[in-house]
Amino acid sequence: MPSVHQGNFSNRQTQFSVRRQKIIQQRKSLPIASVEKRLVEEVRKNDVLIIVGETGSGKTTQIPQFLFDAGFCRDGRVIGITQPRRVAAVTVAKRVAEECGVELGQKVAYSVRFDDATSGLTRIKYMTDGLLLREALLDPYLSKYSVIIVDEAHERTVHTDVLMGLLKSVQLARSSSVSGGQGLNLGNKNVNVTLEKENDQSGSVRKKPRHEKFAPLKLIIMSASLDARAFSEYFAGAKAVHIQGRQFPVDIFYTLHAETDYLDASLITIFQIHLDEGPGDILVFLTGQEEIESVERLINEKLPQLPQENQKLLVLPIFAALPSEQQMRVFAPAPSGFRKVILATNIAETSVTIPGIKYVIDPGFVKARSYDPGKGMESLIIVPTSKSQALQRSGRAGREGPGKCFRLYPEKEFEKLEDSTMPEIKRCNLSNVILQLKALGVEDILGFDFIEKPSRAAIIKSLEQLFLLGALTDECQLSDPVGHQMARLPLDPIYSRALILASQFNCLEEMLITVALLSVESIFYSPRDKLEEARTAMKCFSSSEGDHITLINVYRASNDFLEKRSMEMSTTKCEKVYKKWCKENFINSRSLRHARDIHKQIQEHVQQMGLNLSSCGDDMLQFRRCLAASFFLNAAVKQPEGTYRALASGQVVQVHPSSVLFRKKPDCVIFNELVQTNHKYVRNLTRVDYLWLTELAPQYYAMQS
DNA sequence: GAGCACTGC
Repeated sequence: MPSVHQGNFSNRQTQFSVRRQKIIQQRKSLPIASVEKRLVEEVRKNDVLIIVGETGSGKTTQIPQFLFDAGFCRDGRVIGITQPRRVAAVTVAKRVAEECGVELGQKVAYSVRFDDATSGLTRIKYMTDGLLLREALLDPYLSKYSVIIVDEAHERTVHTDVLMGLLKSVQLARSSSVSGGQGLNLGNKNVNVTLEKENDQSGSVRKKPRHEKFAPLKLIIMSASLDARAFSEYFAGAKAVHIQGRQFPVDIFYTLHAETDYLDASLITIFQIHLDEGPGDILVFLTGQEEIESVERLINEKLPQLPQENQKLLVLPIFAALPSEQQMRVFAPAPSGFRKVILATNIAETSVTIPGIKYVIDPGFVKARSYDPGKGMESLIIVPTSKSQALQRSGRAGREGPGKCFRLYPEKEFEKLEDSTMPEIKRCNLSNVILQLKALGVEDILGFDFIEKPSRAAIIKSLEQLFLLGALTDECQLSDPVGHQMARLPLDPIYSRALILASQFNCLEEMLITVALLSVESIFYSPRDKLEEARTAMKCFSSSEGDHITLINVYRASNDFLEKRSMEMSTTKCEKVYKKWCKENFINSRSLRHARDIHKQIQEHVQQMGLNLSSCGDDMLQFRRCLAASFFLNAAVKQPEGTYRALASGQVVQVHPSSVLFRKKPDCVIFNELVQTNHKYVRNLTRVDYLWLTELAPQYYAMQS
């Protein structure tokens, strides 16, 4: 027996060292390896450094290791690297831990929502940018970090933008704490007092001696876009360095004339590539599920008309709402002799990297979300991509070898495109951002130093909404305790408010389930070809009162199912039958699991806050009254012709076809979402009594009448 | 009669 162990052990040892050798080789061959010394020198010299690193430069994995080796983690300090996406934070941390030859969670670790792998030993910490923003609420000086690296800054997500504003002032505060000791200067005014106020709020965790000296904070902004000007200007002319990438050349082709029907043009291009070009898979960028499903159908209709030997084409869709088992199919290699055609939304632009792509077809459009603060309405409309987006898409053809990209528009049209996509902060509801900034001590939101300032109207609208929700006082201060409680919850402010109200209405249990489910993508999945079956499955959960109670019914049914099964079988088996249950009921198990995670996290928060976790039992009237009290800003009344009028903005809207109230059409409803696609739709509704609104939100409805 | 993509101590 011992000899067997011995054999296995040495074998594993050999494999291990072979792998280490390979990793060391790979690290050395990265373009960035040759500039290690210079980079470290630049970080020492500059408090803010912009690093423009092309795809494949290795900046994300290597720079933190360079800085660690150069002593930036002395005295237990931490290098923080933020990513816009969870998967990136997790996978990069795993890779770097392996490169360092350490166990993940020790020197190298990641922290993302619901999953913190860090320990006291962690020195290189990968995390999502949203998580670092949350950390700042507890530790406004981010005192444990010596360096913070904001990666993928060119994506300009709301979190990245807010984080850069915050880091700018934290850096200033920390460097002046060394020289003279000022407070954290956020916004226009010096809000020295804020920290003390905050400390009073949150108890001992945040207590920090006022006169504590901080080491200066180094900031590194990493971007893949070639234009670093905006970042450099924002950080007072900060130095920008450029690191070469390792990307294979991609030939770009344009059409001679503008296409009238880009779906048809995509179809023709797919077949042209398939018949005329060498081996390699095709990636087509479409705008949504509907387009993807229709192109999929068209390809499969045309395929039998081709000669037998040309029929080996495998069509694979991928979009976010697709159940993950089906998403996984795009990663599997095609059967021998087959070519894969992947029909994807934007998900394939940055979020997932599909191996084997040699050809990209880019019709040049994207479905983009924008927000109209005046109407309180989101729109989801198809718009042309930006130049940088087109570049990103074509780059997907050059990951493993030289590739080709077919842009389905003339070259002169490319020149007319916007350089980059409008930053998200200029096209989203700002209520959450503003609540967070307020909690961080920013008094003057209009004067806050955003890298790109949202419109004044958008800021004022959100301040107004926060005031109506009771989060802000007449003086525009965070209210106590409601405003502080709301800022602590990682939810939309309107949902946080609903939870606080629900504890007074004795239906917090129901509201907790509701807001968890409202916070995730729809849990209902209905593929076009099984629409009827999906509707039948949903019927057994649906409530005639509306979507909120329907959602609660699904959640409770899945809970009952899980509880019963978990007693009978192992965790893995249970997982399997749970997925089967979801599939049979046309429920997206990924969304439901996500809602379950949120439910658990928020439950812990509200318990810590001492809210009353009670249930209204079967008294759904009480729950609906609470919905009315919570979502009074989103009420609509039926008009004679069967459409609805949203009371806050006066807009004429329709009930979304996914709602259980689609046919019912009660006189008065509250809703959670107002979206314009082909029509203006309200989603997630519940029937309420109009009189409840005037009774429960007189401050608002008295003004209206 | 219909759902781009991310994310949160």
